[in-house]
Amino acid sequence: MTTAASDGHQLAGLAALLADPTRARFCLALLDGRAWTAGELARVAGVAPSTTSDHLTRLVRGGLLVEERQGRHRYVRLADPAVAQLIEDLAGHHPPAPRPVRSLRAATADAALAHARTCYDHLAGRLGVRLRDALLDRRLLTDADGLALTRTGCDWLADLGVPVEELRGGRRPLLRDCLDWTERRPHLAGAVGAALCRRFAQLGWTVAGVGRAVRVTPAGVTALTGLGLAPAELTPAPPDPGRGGRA
Amino acid sequence: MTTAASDGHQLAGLAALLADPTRARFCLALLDGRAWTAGELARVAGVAPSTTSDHLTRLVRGGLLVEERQGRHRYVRLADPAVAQLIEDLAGHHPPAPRPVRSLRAATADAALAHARTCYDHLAGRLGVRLRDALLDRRLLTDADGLALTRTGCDWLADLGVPVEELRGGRRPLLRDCLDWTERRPHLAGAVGAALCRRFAQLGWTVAGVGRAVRVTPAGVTALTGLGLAPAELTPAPPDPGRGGRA
DNA sequence: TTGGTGGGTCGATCGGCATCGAAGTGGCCC
DNA sequence: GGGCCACTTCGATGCCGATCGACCCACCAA
Repeated sequence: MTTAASDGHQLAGLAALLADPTRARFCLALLDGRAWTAGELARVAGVAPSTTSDHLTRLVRGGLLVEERQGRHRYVRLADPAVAQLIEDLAGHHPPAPRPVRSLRAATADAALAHARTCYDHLAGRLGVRLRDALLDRRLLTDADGLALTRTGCDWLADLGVPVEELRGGRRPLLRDCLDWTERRPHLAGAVGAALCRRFAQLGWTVAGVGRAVRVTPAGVTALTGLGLAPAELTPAPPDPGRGGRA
Repeated sequence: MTTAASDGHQLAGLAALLADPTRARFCLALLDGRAWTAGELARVAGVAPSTTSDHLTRLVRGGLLVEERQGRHRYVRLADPAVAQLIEDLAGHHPPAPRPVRSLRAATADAALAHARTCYDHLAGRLGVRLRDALLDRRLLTDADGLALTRTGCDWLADLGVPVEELRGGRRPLLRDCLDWTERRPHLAGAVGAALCRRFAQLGWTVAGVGRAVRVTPAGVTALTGLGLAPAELTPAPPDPGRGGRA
């Protein structure tokens, strides 16, 4: 009756890998695109090293992670952008529950992340969303018949030093919308999104902050203001002083 | 240390819904886009009605399914196209294991599904993949800077009786690639993919076969051959006579 | 060689959950 | 109204997996 293709074991097996809170935390941490050691992941997830080892073995066997041994360290990272997209999609599917404010420290960190961060290998947060808006406003992008680069958009990328031609033809889509957790609106992913993120860092427009957070440098403010982003969108908002205040 | 956004419970909770083989089978069955009764799902999954009831309640509470009660029947369907895409992506992520041939009956059914079927609300299988290829060959579509309709593509759709303008501006992307399980290459999804599937059926070019299978009518053969598809691609291949034969 | 550190393996424990049958509820039809 | 049917609720059962501590192994630096 049931065909192999509709047998749910494959799907269930893959989903089961992400169905554990600890493994899910690992994957979300790895969404920053870097390789983490087993010990680092154990600490962020708050579990014993032995537990971590078991989870990582599973995730690697399941193809979600790839590992690289260096001396006594075990580095793991997401297997490829497709896996990152899968996790983004799953994580973005449900609205984040209204989060209780815990401390000034945490609130400051949250504000920095909400402002600008990396999402696997591209820019996210308010910065990422506004960047996409600006590119559309300037007609460097169009989403009339699906997201696409315009002629002037290609020229702009070339001027910036992004080799657009090399990005074409890969298995990865050139442009992709990725739903932003904090903004609830799309930011720019895909090969171009990743290339822009790299290039901004190379040009010294952005620098890495704490964790996945990203800060815009003075040079970046100048450049991005020229693109049409408001200066106020380029610095983190002060931390929310608390819930009970005025609505 | 960890922020609310990086707490894995949301992600894990969603994944857990799909991490059970029975629930996964339900979701794969529901990928045909129709509403199924609880009893039908119980039969395809091979579990007791009481078990089914529990699973469905969970899936509805989790937002993956929506239900509609009609008399003594409980109809469920996928909540929206975003859920369908999520399940497609998860299911398509892993290569289907080489499947053992079970019987002539099953092999025939498999061949029919491999030939042409619906995938949620658009065409899949060899037919779906070749259709996308043909549209690209004819320059009705382009994927130079992301998948997009060309001017002639818009005209062709209008001639066909597909109201392209009404499809724009929805929350659903106009065009989207969806990895085909059997062909391992993309077929056409998104609003246009769904509209084409509906329109083909309205025009009498396709009719529903067993389950999710789709058959191309003589009128459909004429029309699609005109688009550049080979006649041999429009009929199911004979069932694979077995494994051990010549490679 | 010796100690320290990062990591893996093993066994035990424990909670959660998928499953079923039996009994109950409510709609539908004759 | 009587009977059937689709579905739900409720325990009981059994299994799988997440976790930890204890121990072991590999690597690195004095």
